[in-house]
Amino acid sequence: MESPGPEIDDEQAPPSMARASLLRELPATPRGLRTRSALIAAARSVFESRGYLETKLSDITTAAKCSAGTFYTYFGSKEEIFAAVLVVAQEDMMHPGMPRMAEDGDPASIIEASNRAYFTAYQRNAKLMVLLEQVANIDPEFRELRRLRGEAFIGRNARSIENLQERGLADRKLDAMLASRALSGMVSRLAFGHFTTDDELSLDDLVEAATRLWVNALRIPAERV
Amino acid sequence: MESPGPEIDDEQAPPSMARASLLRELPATPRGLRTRSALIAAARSVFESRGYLETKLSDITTAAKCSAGTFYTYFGSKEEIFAAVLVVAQEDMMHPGMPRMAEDGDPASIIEASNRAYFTAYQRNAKLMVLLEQVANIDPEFRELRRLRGEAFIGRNARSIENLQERGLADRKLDAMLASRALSGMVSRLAFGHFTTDDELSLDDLVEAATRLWVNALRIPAERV
Amino acid sequence: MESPGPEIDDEQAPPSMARASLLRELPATPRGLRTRSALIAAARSVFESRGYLETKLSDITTAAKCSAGTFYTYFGSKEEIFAAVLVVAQEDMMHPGMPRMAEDGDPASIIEASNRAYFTAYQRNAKLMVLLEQVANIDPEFRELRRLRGEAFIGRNARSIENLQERGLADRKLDAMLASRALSGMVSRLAFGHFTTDDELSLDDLVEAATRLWVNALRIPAERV
Amino acid sequence: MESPGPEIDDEQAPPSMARASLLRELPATPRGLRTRSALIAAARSVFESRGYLETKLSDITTAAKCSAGTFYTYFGSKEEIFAAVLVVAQEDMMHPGMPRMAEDGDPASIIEASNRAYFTAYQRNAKLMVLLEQVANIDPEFRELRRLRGEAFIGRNARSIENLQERGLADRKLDAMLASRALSGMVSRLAFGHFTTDDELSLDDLVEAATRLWVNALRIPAERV
DNA sequence: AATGAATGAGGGTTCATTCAT
DNA sequence: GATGAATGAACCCTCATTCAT
Repeated sequence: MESPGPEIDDEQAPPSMARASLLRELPATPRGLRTRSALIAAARSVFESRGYLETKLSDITTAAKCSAGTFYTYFGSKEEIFAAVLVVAQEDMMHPGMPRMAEDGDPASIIEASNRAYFTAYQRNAKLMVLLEQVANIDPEFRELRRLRGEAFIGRNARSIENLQERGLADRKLDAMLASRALSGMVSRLAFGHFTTDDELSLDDLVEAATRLWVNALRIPAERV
Repeated sequence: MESPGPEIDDEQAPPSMARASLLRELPATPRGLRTRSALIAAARSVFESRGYLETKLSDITTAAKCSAGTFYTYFGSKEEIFAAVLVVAQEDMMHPGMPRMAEDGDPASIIEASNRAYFTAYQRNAKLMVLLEQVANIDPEFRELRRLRGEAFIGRNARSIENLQERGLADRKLDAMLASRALSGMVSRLAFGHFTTDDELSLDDLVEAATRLWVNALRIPAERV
Repeated sequence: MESPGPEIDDEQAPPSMARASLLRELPATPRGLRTRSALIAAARSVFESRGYLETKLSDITTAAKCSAGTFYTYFGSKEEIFAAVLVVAQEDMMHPGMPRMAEDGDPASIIEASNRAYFTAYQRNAKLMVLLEQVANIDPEFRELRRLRGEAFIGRNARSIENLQERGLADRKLDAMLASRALSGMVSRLAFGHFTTDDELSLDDLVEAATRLWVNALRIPAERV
Repeated sequence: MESPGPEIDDEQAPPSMARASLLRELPATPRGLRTRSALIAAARSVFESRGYLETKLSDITTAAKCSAGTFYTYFGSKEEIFAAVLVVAQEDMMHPGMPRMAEDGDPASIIEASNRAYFTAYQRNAKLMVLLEQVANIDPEFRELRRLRGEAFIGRNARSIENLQERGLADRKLDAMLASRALSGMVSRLAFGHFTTDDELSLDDLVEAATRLWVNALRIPAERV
């Protein structure tokens, strides 16, 4: 459950996220790379279906069709392979393939596009997000990871809000950072709830509501036609 | 991380929350009652300091100064005693000692008072909330519990929003339920973040920002003097 | 292979030897004490027949007819139970049941009696001594233990040599401590060798030779008749 | 901890010592020879710093900068390479570069020179001796090796003692073999203790003490001037 | 000759749960 | 009611050894 909002994209995030798993260097041979990948794919699949805690290393090696020992050739623990799963997933998470919005466009449209991108990316990785939520509440290292991811989003959204405030397009009584924290959290939470429960709402409805609340909250004036 | 917002108080919640632990009836003797209480108090303390997963039953019995066998006289498992801990804590959680607001007061003031009450109650039970968050992401039974608690808040806030809409005091383009879900989540998230990290903000700042965003988001008109 | 020699008996040794295993307190119930004793007895037996390294914890629990878990109720590791085995054995090791020699007897007779007592005690615990030798060369904690035991013997023998020197009954050109170290080592080594290999010598021959060498080495004058 | 004493040098030892590792013939190519040597050097270094048991084959191959598979081209096991390490080291151990003593010299001088040579050789290989001690207490094959080395020393010293007895220069009441066993053990033990602990004694002191005790023990008469 | 990935038997360890006292 | 010893399934992890490349 990281913090979302307008202007999702982040070239700086990967390093911070990758940290945890870059400890081991990649295997030297193609064969090794294949095995490693198989393990990561198997791990993701097992994690997603069983949950993090319920997953035994033997579940992963069985799914990857390799022995227990092989696991330790590439990873030192369940945490380590989970970090690797996240690293592999993160590119997609952070670069949701959204066409970059014109910066000078109508603020409400930008916000809407950002929210849509966020929800869409979330959807593609919903199970993983739930997992991250689980693990972040268990393991301090991943708690920090979640925090950093959130801060990245919040920071960017805060700058965007500040920008609107400077242009007289947003409520100047709001503290940009705090507002960003609140609204980013709102959207992130909406997404988590939506993909976590059997929600009958459409994505469009969600995006629309989130956007309207966001726009209202900042007191962004309606587009003058 | 349940959903908060205006009008916090709930007479219906206890039954649903209690379910899990009402399986066993209370001990007949005073001595038994004392032991049971000691176990619950010990459990809360240990859970809060070690976390749910790290807590071994032996940690609890040690802290409660009783034997392993005695634990099973009163509880069947870690989940069961955790539920009991929540039951004991919930009265305070749900009745944050807030003087009931005049229903006909200024909407912004009501919202502010509600938010303040929410943050205050959260503060008193912050560690437990973090625990619940942890456990809810692990155990489906507690996930359901969290959901129910959230729904209670969200439902009440939704009714409040609807009421404002009917009176022409809130943006009618918003779906009341969805808006409540979003804004309640926003506040709940803010609280979780605040008490979870080393936040330098004052509670007053938090309450003010949350209130302003909530009021703005609903497009509640400024008080006419 | 500790250092031996005349005047074997030691009221101070147990504390130092016990250290390693007094970490855990003894079980509260008779049943617990019985189980603990059974484990120690089983451990000694298995250690002696399989050797320290080859002994698996499961060998011990099997021999003691208890489960793996029970082992950990009393001991935290193989080292810990080995220390306990030594503690149980040490009383016999240190108090070889030797009738205390008249201090004013003929020096050569005292030395002979001491040596005989040493060899006899060694014989009763030969397998354990071999084990200690094995473990001391593996684990620094037991290396230290062996050293301390040796120092106790050497110290006492050194005092005895000094006493003889002062009475003009031993070569004054010898450094008492160094001589004690050498001669105690000589006897200890002889014992180790004797009980370790298939030695055809009789104990009497050993005692006689050790004594003669010891007496000669110190230049103790022959008894005047 | 082999048995030492006067008259150290031994043309017969190598065959017996080498046995264990002569199983494999040397590699045919120069490259192979180099790799093999690198492995042996690496093994000695790792054994000495980590100890025998703690040394993993991978430690050795890493230190030798070769792969796990390569190890098996030259050695079949840890024991085998340890034997090879000993073979490489033994020449120095057995031929301590001592100028051969005149056989007809003063007995005490010969003994002193021998002891000095022994301690000096021990010093150069102290770590290896400690290792051998460790391994001999673990592995029967190396126990036998240690015994054979010891017997060689003891045998020679026994012959020397016999010779002195025949010439009326040593106590005839002593069994030459037993006395040699005892005194050789004494010196070996002294050396082990000295290089194993932080001993403040000088080598000279050690040599002098050992010699004086040895001479006294045999009742070798003082040099007539 | 060298590589390094893959193997898997085998051991240690934990801890919720039971039950005789 | 209380005790605490006993249980044993379940899982993690290591590392010597093999083998295809």
